Amino acid sequence: MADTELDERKVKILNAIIKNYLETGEPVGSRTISKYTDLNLSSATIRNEMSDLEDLGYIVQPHTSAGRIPSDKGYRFYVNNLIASKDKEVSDMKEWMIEREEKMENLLKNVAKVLASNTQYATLVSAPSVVSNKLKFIQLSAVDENQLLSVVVMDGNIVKNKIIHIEKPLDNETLLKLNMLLNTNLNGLSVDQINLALISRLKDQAGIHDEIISQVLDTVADTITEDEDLQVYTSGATNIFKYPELSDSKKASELLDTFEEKQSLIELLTDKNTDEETGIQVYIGDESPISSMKDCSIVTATYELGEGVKGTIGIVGPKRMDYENVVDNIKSLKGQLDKLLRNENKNDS
Amino acid sequence: MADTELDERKVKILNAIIKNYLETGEPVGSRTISKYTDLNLSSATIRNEMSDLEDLGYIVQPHTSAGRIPSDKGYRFYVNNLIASKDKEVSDMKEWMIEREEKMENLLKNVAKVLASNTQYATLVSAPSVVSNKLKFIQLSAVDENQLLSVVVMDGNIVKNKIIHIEKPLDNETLLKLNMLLNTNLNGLSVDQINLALISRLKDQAGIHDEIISQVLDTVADTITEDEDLQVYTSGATNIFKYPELSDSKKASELLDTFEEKQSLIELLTDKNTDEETGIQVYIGDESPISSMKDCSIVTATYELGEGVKGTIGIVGPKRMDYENVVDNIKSLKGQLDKLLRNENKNDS
DNA sequence: GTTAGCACTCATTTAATTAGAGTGCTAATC
DNA sequence: GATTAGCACTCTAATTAAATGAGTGCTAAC
Repeated sequence: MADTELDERKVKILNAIIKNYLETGEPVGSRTISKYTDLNLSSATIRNEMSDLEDLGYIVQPHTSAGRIPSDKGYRFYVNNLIASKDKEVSDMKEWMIEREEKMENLLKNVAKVLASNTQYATLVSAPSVVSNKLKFIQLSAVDENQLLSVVVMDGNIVKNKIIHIEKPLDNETLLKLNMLLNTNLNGLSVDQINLALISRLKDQAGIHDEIISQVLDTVADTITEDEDLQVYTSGATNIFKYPELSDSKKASELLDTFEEKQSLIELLTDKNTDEETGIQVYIGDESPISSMKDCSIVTATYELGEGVKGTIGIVGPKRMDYENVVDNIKSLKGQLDKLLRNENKNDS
Repeated sequence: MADTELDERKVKILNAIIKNYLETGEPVGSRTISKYTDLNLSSATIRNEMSDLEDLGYIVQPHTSAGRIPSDKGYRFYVNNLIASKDKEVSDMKEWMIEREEKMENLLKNVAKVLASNTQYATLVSAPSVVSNKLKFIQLSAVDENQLLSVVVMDGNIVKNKIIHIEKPLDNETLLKLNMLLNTNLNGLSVDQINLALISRLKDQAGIHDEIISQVLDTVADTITEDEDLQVYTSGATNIFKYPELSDSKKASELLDTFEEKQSLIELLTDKNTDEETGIQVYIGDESPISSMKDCSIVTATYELGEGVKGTIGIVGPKRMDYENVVDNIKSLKGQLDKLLRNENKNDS
């Protein structure tokens, strides 16, 4: 519908205004556009068109007799065009300095860091959520008389430990039996396949050691909750000071709090109306699900580790961010990450 | 020496100036002091004394004909007095809402949070360093054909995992033998007791599987480096915006960067000229080992988990922080933490 | 040694002025 | 009918000037 609303000339002018504003951060006036574009129109004509664009809600005046700046609707129009056009041409992927790291944690921290330093915005990366992940291996071992160590390995080599306190020492044989029981019954199952029926069957078979089974399953449960809730890595939060419109102390403080309290960033990552085709989602201003980011734009992309296990990378910056560069960067990073993680996974299993 | 430098009246005036400045954050003038103290001196007399104090370097004027503010030397004098006097009276411990948490990580995060919200400054808490910790238990298990999982448990129930890739599957017997070898030789040793001689003896005995031994020892090494280098939890970094003298965007940005890059905070925690008696260390302004904190004061305390395993809690705020309250808070928190962790440790072993 | 008194300094606040960018509208032009 | 030149008008931001006031340093008197 936006197509019928704007004729070609208006589109050109609108794009010119936005591009110019992205560069300068200053309201842009009619005279600037008159020179900036190849339309060869006088400033007066541009003024008329701008007046129309304002009526249509694509641009606004910060105050009477200032230039115009894009409204959220204007940005939205620009971004939609941008993503559409980028779909056609195969954007030449930037090569990233991502090296396979020992631990995924370090890898992801590094991704956040590199992205932040490349874009000069704040970034966040969420660890792949393991909701539909499968159990690969369980091991119970006696650390000492009163303590068992339960180790759970999930697909993708996510390892979780838990120390279990016990009243009486377990003899080796029982331990072996419990290990057997756990592994034969649980290995290969995804977390949501472990239902009450299965649990009670296990406990039955464990006899007096049913309490231990409970605790092991707690460890498994931990793997979900903890990973899903908390694993968000951020970097470059202080980049927001580079953009005056975000760096007044009240706004900045709220924003930085959000980054510190990573918990709340989850909102961004669970939102599932991501563009199916590109896997990229752009929130502009009020579109953001997080209120402290009402003056920001956010670009996120979902990467896949396979089997429905997904994580997200995102950047947060001012509304006048360099969408083109950011989308490019994030798209290519997503690609690299997809590839890297799948390989890693393949090597591992 | 400071004792002979200042007579009693000067001390009273200096303390009055500092106290007043801590409260208001404004330069304090002679007239204020004349009323504020019970010395019954006219402002003119105070002026003379202040002039002396300035000559001696305890206070400075931000500009001609403004009131005085404490210099670093002035703060230092004040703080020294404060800590000395506090040593005598048993400060009544505040009760904290610290609950035993499943994981030490969560506990420490929580400590940082509570302290930040109590003091309204930025806080950091380092996990206990395990340098002199002992190995308690090692377990190698086969996850699948090409992967071993090595689990290392240290004293204090710090658990580390590592996935080890192997070329050929190991049979059960070999695995058992390796486990035996590792546990009999290493259990009970502290990390610095594992020297080259021991390592090569182990490798000898492992025969063709010496590579696996190496990797297990890597895991052990990880436990040190990673824990020592990285485990710092912070909270309330944005509190610095509450203090105008820190919140101009350049300073704030540097400071927040330091908090984000937790790595660099280590400096604060390894510095070992902590007051032996109280375990509390105060850095004022330039005394700070971290350059981005030249305009801050820092109060740290070391807590002990026993056996020389130490961690640190600290707060970072403006130079005109409420030292009294902070020292009190941190002292009591340190106490609680000491107690809590020792109990926990006792329960566990 | 203490104090009253006064001249002087300098940051902060307020007000007034100016300069400049940009618009909207009208009338002329293509 | 679309485009443009021209001009009056508006509003911000920058500049300047003046007023305010807190606080000092010094001197002379107590």
